[in-house]
Amino acid sequence: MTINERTSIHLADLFSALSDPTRLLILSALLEREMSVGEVAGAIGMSESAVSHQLRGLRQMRLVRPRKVGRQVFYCVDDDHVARLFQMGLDHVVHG
Amino acid sequence: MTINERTSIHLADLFSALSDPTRLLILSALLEREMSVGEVAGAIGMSESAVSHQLRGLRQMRLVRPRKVGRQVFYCVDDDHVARLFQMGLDHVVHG
DNA sequence: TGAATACATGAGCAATCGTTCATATATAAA
DNA sequence: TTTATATATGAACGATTGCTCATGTATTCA
Repeated sequence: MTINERTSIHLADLFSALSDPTRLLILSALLEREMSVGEVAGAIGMSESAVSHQLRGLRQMRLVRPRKVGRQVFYCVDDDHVARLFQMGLDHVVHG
Repeated sequence: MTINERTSIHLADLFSALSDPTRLLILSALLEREMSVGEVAGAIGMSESAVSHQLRGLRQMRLVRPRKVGRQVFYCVDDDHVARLFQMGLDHVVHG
């Protein structure tokens, strides 16, 4: 169970991806269905720029995957583990 | 699966607790066994002050629980869900 | 009582974060 | 080609974070 410093950093990176309300709202929306950047922005009530910035980070961590169609970019969740972490955290928050 | 703003904030708070290498090292040590503040500091190679500051946050989130014995304070992990989130994240980091 | 030990805490500071605003790029439509 | 649309990105700013250092508090021991 003991972890070394390097592992602690990687683990912190993983949880950091889930440590912001906006990113969680984005992931929540994308767990429902694939969405364009604009759709996500509309769904969660944030500016397209803010969403795009956050999607960039999620993309770089390979938590979401882009699919370009014309001038739109559709994103979907690209990580089952993260989806399960999300759900597990949510269970903890809504129940005991 | 869609969550509201309030839920996203609570969920972010939960994951934020796990989003720092020092806190993860502390939790990792305390998952092994109950330890005093000084023992934790020695185990992870951080100052007692830094550890005490972080333990305060973990304590306020009820993720660890203190037990005072004389002038020492022993801490242990107080949240099964968090222990499972920790393990699940670790699996993700160590394996695929 | 007085000194030492274990921990907690406040102030301060550098670093990081998340947003907005302005602008760039790419594609589609006219 | 020109204009409009969808997204990306850089700069800048305020807010937050995590540490160190100094100090406070509680407990033990002499």
